[in-house]
Amino acid sequence: MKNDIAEILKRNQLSVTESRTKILELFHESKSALAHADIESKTDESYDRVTIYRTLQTFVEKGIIHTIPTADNSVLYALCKDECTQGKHNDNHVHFICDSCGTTFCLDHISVPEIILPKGFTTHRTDVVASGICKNCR
Amino acid sequence: MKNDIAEILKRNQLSVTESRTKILELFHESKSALAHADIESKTDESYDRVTIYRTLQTFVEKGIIHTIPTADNSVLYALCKDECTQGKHNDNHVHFICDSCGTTFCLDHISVPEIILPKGFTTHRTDVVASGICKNCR
DNA sequence: TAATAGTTTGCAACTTTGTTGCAAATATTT
DNA sequence: AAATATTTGCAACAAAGTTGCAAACTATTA
Repeated sequence: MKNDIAEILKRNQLSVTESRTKILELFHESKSALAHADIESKTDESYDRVTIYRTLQTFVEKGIIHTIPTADNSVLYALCKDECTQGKHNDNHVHFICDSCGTTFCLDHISVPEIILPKGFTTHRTDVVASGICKNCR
Repeated sequence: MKNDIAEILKRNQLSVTESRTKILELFHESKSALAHADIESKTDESYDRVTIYRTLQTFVEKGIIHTIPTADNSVLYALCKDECTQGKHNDNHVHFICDSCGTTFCLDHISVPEIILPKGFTTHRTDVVASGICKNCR
C-alpha cells in the first residue's frame, strides 16, 4: 500500500516525502471528501499548515485530487479518477453533501448530465452538487 | 423603483435602511452575481465591511438572494426568484461562470435536470455550475 | 410629531484562512 | 557519499469573516 502511494507520487514527478505520502494515504482510506481542517486533525497536527496547503495545491495541479464546490463555500478535496492528469481534470460525476453529518461523497457512477446552454456559451467544466440526507443519516 | 425596493424589505420584515436599500438596488441593477468585494466597490466603500456581511446574510436568510457555489470557492450572491421565501430556497436554475471575464450568470430558463441518486439518499437542493466562455467573451 | 422602543450600524478587537520569502532539512541524482 | 534539487517549517503578513457593544437610525405609539 505504502508502495502504491509512492508509485503515484513518482508517476507525477513528485519527491516522495513523509507528508505527501501520509496525506495521499488519507485520501485513499477516506470514503468521503476532506477539508484542509480534516487533514490537519487526522495527521495530529504533525505538519505545518503551510505544508498542507502546498501539498493540496500540488495534488490538484497534478490531477491527483480535485476540489468540490460547496454551497457554503468551504473548500473540499477528493481523489480524482484515473483519467485525470496534470492540467486536465475529468471528474464529471455528481457530488453529494449531507446536511446532517456534513460528509461529502463522490457519486462516481452517477455522471453529470449534459446541460444545453444558450447560444454563445461554451463549457469546459460542469459541477453538480446535490445536498440532502445521506444513506447513513436517514 | 426605490419604492419597490422598500416594499421588498418591508415584506420581509426588515427595516428600510440606506445600506439595505442601496445593496438590494445593486442586485436588481446587476445582470450578474456579486461578490462581497463587488458590493464594497460599487458602493464606494460607504458602508462598513461588517454591515455588508450582515446584510448579505440577512438577505440569504430571508430568501431574497442566494449563494452560488463556485469551483474556486469564492462566495457569490444573486437575486432569488419570486418563489423563494425564508428558509426555503428554490433556485433550481443553472449557474454559469465565465473563465475569461469572471462574470457569473444565473441562467434562469435552464433548469436543473433531475439527478437519480443511489438508494438511501434524499435531496433538498441541487446546484449546477457550468464554467467556460460566455457569450460576451468568445 | 415627539417620545419611546426596537433595530441596525460602525468601530475595535479578534479569529480563521490563506500566502510569501527564506533558511534548514530532506529527497534525488551522479 | 557528495552535489544538486526539492520540500518543509517558521515567521511575518494579508485577506476574509465574526463578535460585542455603544451610538445612530427606523418604526411605533400616544
